[in-house]
Amino acid sequence: MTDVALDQDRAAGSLYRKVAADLREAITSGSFGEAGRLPAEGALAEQYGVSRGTVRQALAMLRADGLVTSRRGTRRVVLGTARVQSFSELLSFTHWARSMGEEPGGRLESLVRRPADAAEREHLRLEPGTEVYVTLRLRTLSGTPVMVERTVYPPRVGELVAELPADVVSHTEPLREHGILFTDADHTIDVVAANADDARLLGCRRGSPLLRERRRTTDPTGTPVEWSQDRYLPGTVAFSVHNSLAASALSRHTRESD
Amino acid sequence: MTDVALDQDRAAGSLYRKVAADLREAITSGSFGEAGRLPAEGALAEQYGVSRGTVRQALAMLRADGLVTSRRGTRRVVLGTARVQSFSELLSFTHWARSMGEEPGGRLESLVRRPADAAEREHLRLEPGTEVYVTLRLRTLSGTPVMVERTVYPPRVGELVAELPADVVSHTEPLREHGILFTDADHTIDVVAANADDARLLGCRRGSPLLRERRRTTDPTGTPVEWSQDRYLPGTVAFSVHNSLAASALSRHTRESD
DNA sequence: TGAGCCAAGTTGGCTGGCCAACTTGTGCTG
DNA sequence: CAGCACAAGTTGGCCAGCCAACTTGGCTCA
Repeated sequence: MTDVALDQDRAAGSLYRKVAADLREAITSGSFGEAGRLPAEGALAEQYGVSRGTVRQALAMLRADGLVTSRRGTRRVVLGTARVQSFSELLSFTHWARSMGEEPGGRLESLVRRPADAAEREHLRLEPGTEVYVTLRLRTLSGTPVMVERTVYPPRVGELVAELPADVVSHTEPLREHGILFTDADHTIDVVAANADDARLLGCRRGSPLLRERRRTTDPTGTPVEWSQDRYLPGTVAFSVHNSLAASALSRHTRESD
Repeated sequence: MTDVALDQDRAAGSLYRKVAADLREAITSGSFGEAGRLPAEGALAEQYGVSRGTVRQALAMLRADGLVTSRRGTRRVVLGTARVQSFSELLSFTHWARSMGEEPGGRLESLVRRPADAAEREHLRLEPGTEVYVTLRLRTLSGTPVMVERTVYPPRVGELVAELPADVVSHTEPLREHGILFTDADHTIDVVAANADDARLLGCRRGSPLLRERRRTTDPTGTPVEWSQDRYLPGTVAFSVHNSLAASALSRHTRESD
C-alpha cells in the first residue's frame, strides 16, 4: 500500500500494473472490507506517487475483472473479494491446475502430421495444402482423467511440439521459450456427446455428455498458433466469466453460426 | 469515417464510444480488409478531430473485444470481422434472440414468494429472514422450447416482477423503466442432468444433459438484483468468450469452489 | 418535521504533451 | 549477396490540468 510496495517486482514493467496488482491484493485480502469503499482516485495517486491517470488505468483493470464498481459521483465499491484467475491460468491446463494446488498430468495418445482440411485452414488461416500437426492428449488432475484435448498446430508451431517428449506435462511453457507467444484466445463452450475415443480415454459411456471448449489462440501479431478442442468430464470443471456494461468480453450464439 | 459520421447518435454520449462504434462498423464491414491494418492512432485522431488519448480509449474497447491486435511498434491489425454482441444481448434472452432475428417467447410457470435460503441470501447479500421472489419460466425461440430459467429476485426487484403480466416476454426491459439497471454479471457455465421439471418443460428425458448458466447480476452500486439459473437444451446455444493478455475477463474453476 | 436547495467531493471524459520501447524498411558495408 | 546499422514510424506509458456529470450529506426554510 505504500511506495515501498511498488519496489517489489510484483508485476511486470509498467507502473499501472504494479498499482493494480497492489490494489488487487489489498482488496482480496479484505483491507477495504467486503462491500467497502476504495480511497478516491486522487488519494491513491498521491499515495502511490503517480498521476491520477495512472491510477485510473489500474482501476480499469480491476473494473474489468469485476472486483470493484465505478460510478460517477461516488467512491468505488468493492464488489467481491473472490480471487480472479489470470489469463495464463485459462490458457494453460497445466498452469491452471497448479494454481489450484492440483497435480496436472498429460499423456500423448497420438501425434500425426497431415494436410489441413478446410475447417482447419479456415481457423488457422493456412494456404491450401499446408500440413498441420494434430495431437490427441488425455489430461489428468492428480491422476484421474478429466479431459481429452485435440489440438491442431500450424507447421511453425507443430514442428516444435513434435520435438517434445511424449510425457511432457506442459506444451505452452516450452513453446514460450521458443518464442511462440499466446496472447489472445477465442473460446466457445457447449455440450457434446462422447465418441468412442472419448469414452475409452475418460472412462465414461459412449454418448454421455461432455463439456466442450473450442479455442483458437493467436500470438501478438494476430497469427493463429493453435486450434484446440477440449472435452471435459461433467463435474470436473466449470467456466466462469465476468462482464459488464463498461467492458464486455462475452457473447452467446447459436450452434449454426459456428 | 469522417467527422460527419460522428454527428449521428450511433453511440451514447462520450466521444470515444462514438469513435469506437464507427471503427467497429468500419472493421466489420471490411473497410480495412480481413487481416488489414488500421490507420495510426495519430491519423485517426486527426480524422475524427479528437485527441490521441480519446482514440486510444476507443481502440482499447475494440482490443478487449478481440477485433484488433495492438503491439508496440506496429500498426494495429484486424483480427476478425466477426460481429461482437453487446452486453445487453448476453444479459437479456429477449434482446439476444431479437438480435438474431428469432422470435423470443416466455411462459411463466410459477412465481412464489418465500424466505430466502442460505445460498440465496449469500448470492443476493440479504439479511436473514428477507423474502425473495422466485420465478420459473420456459423460454422459447420461434415457438420451440430451448431453456428453463429459474430466477431469484430480492424484494425491491421482485415486487416489480410480480406486477408484470404472466405472458410478458422481457423482464429486463420493464425493470429498466422502473430504474432497475443491470450493469455487471458473473456467469458460471457447466453441465447438469435434467430433473423432472426440466424434462417436462423442455420435452427431453430426465437425466439428459443440459448446458447450465448460473448468473448473478448487479446494478451500478454493486447491489445484486437477480440470481438466475438457466438450463439450455444442448445444440441450441453455445457461449463464446474472448480474452487476451491485455484484458481478460474469464476464468475456469472446479465444481467445488462454487 | 419534512422537503428541497446547495456545496463539497468524486468519477467520467478529454486535451496536449513528452519520452521510451519496439518494428520495419532502407541503405550501406564487408 | 548477406548481414548489419540506422532512421522513421508507431504504440505503450505517464503526466498535469481542466471541466462536466453525478452523488451525498448537511443546511435552510416553510
